[in-house]
Amino acid sequence: MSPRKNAPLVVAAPAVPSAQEAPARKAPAPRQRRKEARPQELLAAALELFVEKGFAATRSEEVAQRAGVSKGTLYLYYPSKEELFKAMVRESLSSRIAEASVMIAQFEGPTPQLLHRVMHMWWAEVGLSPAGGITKIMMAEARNFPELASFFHEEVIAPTQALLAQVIQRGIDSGEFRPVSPQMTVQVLIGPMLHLVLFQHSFGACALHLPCENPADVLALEIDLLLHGLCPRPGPG
Amino acid sequence: MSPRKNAPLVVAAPAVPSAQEAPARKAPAPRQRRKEARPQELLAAALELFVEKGFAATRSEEVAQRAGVSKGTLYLYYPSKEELFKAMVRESLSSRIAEASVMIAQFEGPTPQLLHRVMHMWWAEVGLSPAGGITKIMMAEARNFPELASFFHEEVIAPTQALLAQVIQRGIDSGEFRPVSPQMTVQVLIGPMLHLVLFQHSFGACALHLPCENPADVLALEIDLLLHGLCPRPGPG
Amino acid sequence: MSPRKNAPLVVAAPAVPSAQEAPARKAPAPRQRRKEARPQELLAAALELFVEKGFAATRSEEVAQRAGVSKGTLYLYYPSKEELFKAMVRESLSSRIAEASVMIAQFEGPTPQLLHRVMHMWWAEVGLSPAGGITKIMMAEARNFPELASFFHEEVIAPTQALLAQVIQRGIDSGEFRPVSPQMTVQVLIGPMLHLVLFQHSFGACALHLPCENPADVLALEIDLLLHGLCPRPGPG
Amino acid sequence: MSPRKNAPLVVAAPAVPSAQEAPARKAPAPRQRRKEARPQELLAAALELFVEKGFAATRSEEVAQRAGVSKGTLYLYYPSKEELFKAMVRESLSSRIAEASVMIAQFEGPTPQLLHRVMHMWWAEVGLSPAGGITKIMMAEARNFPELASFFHEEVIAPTQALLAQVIQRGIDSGEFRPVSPQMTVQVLIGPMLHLVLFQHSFGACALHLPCENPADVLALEIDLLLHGLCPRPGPG
DNA sequence: TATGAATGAGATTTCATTCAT
DNA sequence: TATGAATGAAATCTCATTCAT
Repeated sequence: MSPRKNAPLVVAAPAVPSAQEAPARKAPAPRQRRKEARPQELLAAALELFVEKGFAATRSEEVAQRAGVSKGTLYLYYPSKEELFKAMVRESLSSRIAEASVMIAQFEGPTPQLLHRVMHMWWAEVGLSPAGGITKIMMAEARNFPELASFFHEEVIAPTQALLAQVIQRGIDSGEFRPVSPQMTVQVLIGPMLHLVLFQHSFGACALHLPCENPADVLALEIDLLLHGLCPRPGPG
Repeated sequence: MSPRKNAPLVVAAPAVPSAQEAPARKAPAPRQRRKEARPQELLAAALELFVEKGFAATRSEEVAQRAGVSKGTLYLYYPSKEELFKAMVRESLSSRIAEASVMIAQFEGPTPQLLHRVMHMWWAEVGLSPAGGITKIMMAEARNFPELASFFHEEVIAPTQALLAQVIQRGIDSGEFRPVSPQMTVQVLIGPMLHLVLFQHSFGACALHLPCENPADVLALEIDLLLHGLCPRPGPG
Repeated sequence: MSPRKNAPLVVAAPAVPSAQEAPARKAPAPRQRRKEARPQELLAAALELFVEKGFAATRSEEVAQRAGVSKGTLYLYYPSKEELFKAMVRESLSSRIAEASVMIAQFEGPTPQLLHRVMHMWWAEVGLSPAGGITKIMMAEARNFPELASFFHEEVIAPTQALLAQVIQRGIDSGEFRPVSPQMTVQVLIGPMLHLVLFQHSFGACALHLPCENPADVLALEIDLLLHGLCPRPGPG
Repeated sequence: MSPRKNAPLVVAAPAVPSAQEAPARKAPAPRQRRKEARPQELLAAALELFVEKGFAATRSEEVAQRAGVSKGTLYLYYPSKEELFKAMVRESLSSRIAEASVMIAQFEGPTPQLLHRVMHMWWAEVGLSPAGGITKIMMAEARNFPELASFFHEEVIAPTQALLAQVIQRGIDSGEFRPVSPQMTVQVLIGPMLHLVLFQHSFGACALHLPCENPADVLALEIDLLLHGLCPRPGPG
C-alpha cells in the first residue's frame, strides 16, 4: 500500500534468532561466517535495546557489545544511530506487513473470521515479540526525532492501517458489517491492541503490582465486543 | 471522515507571556519576586515540555526558562527533575481523577449514559489537554525511571482503572451490560482513547501527512461499537 | 622572634567591638538583646561549621541557619564568607594567645614547670575546644585562599611560636635546658600536640575503628619524652 | 637555624611537559594513543593537584588537562573522582609502606639506629615528595568524604602506625628503650614530622614571610630530643 | 535592620562519533 | 575490516551573593 519498495520485506528475517544462534556457533570458517552475520546480529541487539530503553537512552556502545563487536565496527555498518534504527525497523516490521498483505489477499471466507485471523496474527507476530515495542519508542520520541517519525509512519503505520481498512471495507461491502467508516474503525480496532502492547513494554516490564489481565483474553474480549457490543441483544444472536 | 479538521486538538497551554515576548532582551530580567505564582508557572512549563520532549530529553533549564525564571529558581521549588515531574503529575491528573470519582458516585440514570459521560469527560479534560501526553512519556520512560513508573501507576493508572471498572460493574449488576469481566473490559475501553491521545501527542504533533480522522468522531464510533457491536443486529434494537 | 610586630596580641583585639562589649548587658526588651548578640551567635555558628566541614565546604546559609537568622542577615554583619572567617578566628584564638602571654610573663618558677603549664593550658583551651580545628582548616585551604592564610599566620601562628620560643629560651638561659635552637624546638613541641588535635578533628570525628589513645596520656608522655628522652639514663636521675 | 634554605623542600613532580609547553595551541591536540602510559600520567597529575588544592577543590577537568588529555579520557580510566583519588593513594603511599616493612624486618643492629633510619626514610620518600601532602588533604576532608577517610585509614594510617609501634617494641624488648607505651609513643614520633610536612604543604606553599627552619635540622633535633630529652643528663651518656 | 527569592557561574559525569592503528 | 582510545558538548544540580520588599 505504501509507495515504499520493501525489497528486504520478504526475507522475513527472524527478529532475534541470529542473536541466539551466535553463542553456540559451529561454522567451519568462523571468521568468515561471522562477518556475514554481523548486520543481523547488530540489528537484533539494536531491537532489544531500543525497545528496552528507547532510542535516545540506548548507548551505541551497548548495542555493539551485545552484538559482540566493538563500537567502531557498529559505525562501519551503520553510519549513525538513526540509520541503525531505521535498518532495524525495516528488518523487524516491514516484512510482517507484507506477509499479512498476502494472507488477506488470498483469504476466502467470512469477513469476521478474517478479522479474527488478522488480529491474532498481528498479536502473535508483533504484539508478543520485541518488535511490538518499537511503536512505544516511536510514540515517545517522534517529536524529538522527526525524521525518524516520518520514516516510521511511511514504512509501518500507513501500510498497516491501509491493510486493516481493506478488511473492514470487505465486510461492509458484503453486508457482514454495518456501514461504518473503515478508517475510523481501524483506529478503534488498533487502539486496544496497541495499548496492550505498549503497556506490556512499559509498566508491564517494571516490577509493579499489576492487576495485569491475560492479554490473550483481553484480545478475545475486544474482538467479541467489537463484533457484538456490550449491550445484550434483544433477540437471539 | 473529515480529512483534516483536528487542528486545536491538543490545547497548548499558553506559556508565560513575558517569557515569550522577550526572547532577545538583554537586561537581566528584573528579578521578579512572586513566590505565590511560581509553582504554578513552573508546573505549567514542565507539563508542556515534558509532554513535548519526554522526561529525559527535557532539560531542567529549559523548563525554568519557559517559566521565565533562572535555573536556580527552579531548584528552589523542586529539589530535582523527578520531583518536578511528580508535582506536575499531581497537579495535572490527580485532581481530575478525584472529580470524576465524585461525578460517578452522584450519577443517577442508565449506565450506558454514565459510560458516555465518563469517557467524554476524560476526553475533554485530559485527552484534549496537554495532560494527555503524560501517559505517553510514562509509557516510554517507565523502564528507565522505575521509581517514576511506580509513582505514576499508584497515582494515576490504578485509580483510573478502578473507577472505570466500577462503572462497568454497575452496568452488569443492573442487567444493562452483558456479564463481562470489568477489569478486562476497562482495558478495551481505555485502549482506543489512549491510543488516540498518544498518537496525537507523537506522530500527530509532527508535520506528517496524516490521514488523521477527527478524534471526536472516532470516540463516538468507539462507544457505539462497544455498546452495539460491528455486526448488525438481527432484530430491531 | 618573628619579625612580626604582634601588637594586637596583647590588646586581644575585639573582633566585632560591639559584640564583646555587650555580652553582659541585660536590656529589658528581648528584641533588643537579640540584636546585640547576633555577631556572637554568628561567630559561634561559623566556628562549629567551619571546623566541621572546612571553609569552602561550609555553606553560608547553613551558618545563618544555625545562628537562627536568615542568609541576608549574615551578609549584613559580614560582607563575605572570608570576613566572617577572619572575625571568627579573632574571636576564638587571638584572645587565648594574649592570655597565655600574660601568664608566661608573670610566671616565676622552674622552666620545665612553665613548659608543662603552657602546654596543658593550650591543650585545655584550644586543643579540647572546637577552636583547635581551625588550624586543620587553615592547613587544608591555605593554598586555595592565600589571603586567609596570610591573615592566619600573622594573627595566630607567628605569635604562638614566638611565645613558646620565649619559654625555651628562658630554660636555656637558666641552664635548665640544653642549648638547643629555640625556634626548632618549638616545632618539635608543637608538632605532636597539633597532630593530635588535627587527628581528633579529622579521622577522630569519623566513625572509624581507631585505636585512639587517650590524648591526655599522649600529651603527658610527650612532655616526659621531650624532657627526659627515650633512652634510659645511665646514672640515677 | 638557617633562616631560609628550605627551597626545594617539596619536590614538585614535573608536570607532563607537552601539556605545559602548549597552553595556547589551537590544534585539537593530535589525539595520542598511549594506553600504557595514561594511568601513570593521570595519577601524577592527580597527586599534584589534589595536594595543591585538596580533593573537593580540584576539578577533574584540571587533572585531565595537566595530564595532557581531555576530560572524557580521564573517565575512561577512573570512573569517578573518588576512584582516581584512591588509585593515586595506592600508587603514592601503599608501595612505600611495603618497602619500609621489608627494611624493618631485615634490619640488624641497635634499635635507636633503626628508628633513625625509618624516620629518615619516611622523610625522604614521603615528606619530601608531593605524596606527603596527601595526609593534609585527608585530614581536612575526612569528615566530608567519610568513605575516603575510611579507605585512607585502612590503607595508610593503620599500617604505618603498626610498623612504627613494632620498632618501639623492639627497643623496649631489648632494653634499649624505656618501657613506654608503643602506640602512644608512635603518636609522639609521628606528630612533629607530620606537622612539618603539613606546614610545608600549606602555609609553606604560600608566599608568606615564614621564619621556616630547615626541616632536616628540625627532624634531627626531634630525634635527638626524643632519644635523650631536653634536660641535660646528670652523668655522661 | 531583616528577609528569603532570585541569579548564574561552575562542577561532575555521559556518550555519539572520530580516527590512528 | 576491526578496534577501542580519545574527544568535547551537554545535562543536572549547588551555592555565594544580591536586592526588592
